[in-house]
Amino acid sequence: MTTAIWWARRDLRLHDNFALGAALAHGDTVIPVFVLDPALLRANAAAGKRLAFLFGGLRALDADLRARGSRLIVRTGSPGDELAALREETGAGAIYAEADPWPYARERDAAVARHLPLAMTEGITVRPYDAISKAAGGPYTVFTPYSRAWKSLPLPVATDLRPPPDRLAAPPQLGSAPIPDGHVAAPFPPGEAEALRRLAVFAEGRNAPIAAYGDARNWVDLQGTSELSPYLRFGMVSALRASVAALSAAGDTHDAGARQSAGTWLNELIWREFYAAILYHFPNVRQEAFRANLRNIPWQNDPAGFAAWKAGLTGYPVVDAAMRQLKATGWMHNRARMISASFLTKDLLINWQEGERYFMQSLLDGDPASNNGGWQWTAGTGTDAAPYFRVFNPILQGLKFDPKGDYVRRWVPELGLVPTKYIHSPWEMPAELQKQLGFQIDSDYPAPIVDHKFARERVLLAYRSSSS
DNA sequence: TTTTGAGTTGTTCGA
DNA sequence: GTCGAACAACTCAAA
Repeated sequence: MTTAIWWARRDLRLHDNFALGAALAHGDTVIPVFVLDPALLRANAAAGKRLAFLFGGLRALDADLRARGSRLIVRTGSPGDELAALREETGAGAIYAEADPWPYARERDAAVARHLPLAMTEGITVRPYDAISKAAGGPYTVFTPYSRAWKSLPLPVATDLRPPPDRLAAPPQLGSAPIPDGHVAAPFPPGEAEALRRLAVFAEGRNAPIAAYGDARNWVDLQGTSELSPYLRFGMVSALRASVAALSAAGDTHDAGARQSAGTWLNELIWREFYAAILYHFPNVRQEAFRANLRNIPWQNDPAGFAAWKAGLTGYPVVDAAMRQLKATGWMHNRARMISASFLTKDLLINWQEGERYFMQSLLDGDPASNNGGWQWTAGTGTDAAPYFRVFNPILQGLKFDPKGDYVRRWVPELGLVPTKYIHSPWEMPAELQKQLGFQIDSDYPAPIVDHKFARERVLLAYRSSSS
């Protein structure tokens, strides 16, 4: 009788799990394990919401396994030591895990593999990180040709494992640490069942939201996006299943708009894979701008501005709504991410790396590859970056994508009584009107901490003079 | 090797 | 109010 270990990390699901599948193919019995790595817990101590989401996901996975007569073995310690001990205890002949592009994970896995029979599989992304190369060789650094190559390959076969109970082992003598507690943000209940439910609601059926995604995704006051990012982050739904859902939504309709919408959502999934591949091939993006000629931008040292940005007190309502949504829920609408990131880098001229770090602390879906890619894109320092003169105007963005001010009023309640005409520029309210409403700019809500017109000139000059 | 076309998400200005 | 051009030049990918 052979035994294999399934080492779960950020693939907390039973469907389409390539590591679990490989373990089942190797062993008569498979032992599911998650290792709580104190080094990682320490490094993420400030990211309490995401840790709580992870712990909730572990509890959900454990419950799903128990429903199949098994359970999740949880160990606390360095992964190398804990897996070695578990191998001793079980006589397992192999360990399987899904490969992660993050440099920390790659080093950790390489170290484990030096002493233990660890085999890596794909699965976190649909395409393995080095699977897509230019015709002349080497990784793509521009999204569009990458996405064309991505789409030209056949999809791997989905492997809904739902392993039969007798194949998953749970020897009662195996010790397991308790899963830590944590307060999970209400809008995002963790777990595979919830992830699959959300995917079905978003992408399945005639009038599913995916059919309107192309436009609806831009409005911050609507629920036009899938809100699946935390689930994709921890693999509670597989990227493969999401991609299949997008492709079948596109194929199931003759409505050109609906088809295009589904294609747009698929592109978002491919962006995730693109940035995973970028981090894999260019790990230096963690420390510096991808573009060498934009590594000398004269960023401002502005602790007060940074604090105001984090607190949602910049005086620009849509930026403040975004930052407060993040703080309250651990999630932020995609367009709001662009608006708030543009404000930090372009209006406050604060280094994108500071924003990247704060987002990593705050986001349930915080992922080293996507977060870095998004910030470098906004800052204009990344692969395939926005041209540097593309500076978001926080007033215009508010008017366009939150025209009635619903998003602002929801997250910035002190602006609740401000008329829609002034909701994105409350400092322009006549004194008379302010008095009438019992609202005073600067005391009830800050005046803009920086003038956008001035800031725009400043950042254009800074980029122009520092690029070479 | 050289050439060619293209590149997520915007804003402002002037006609 | 609407519309198109300018914003800047560079790099990438493929023929």
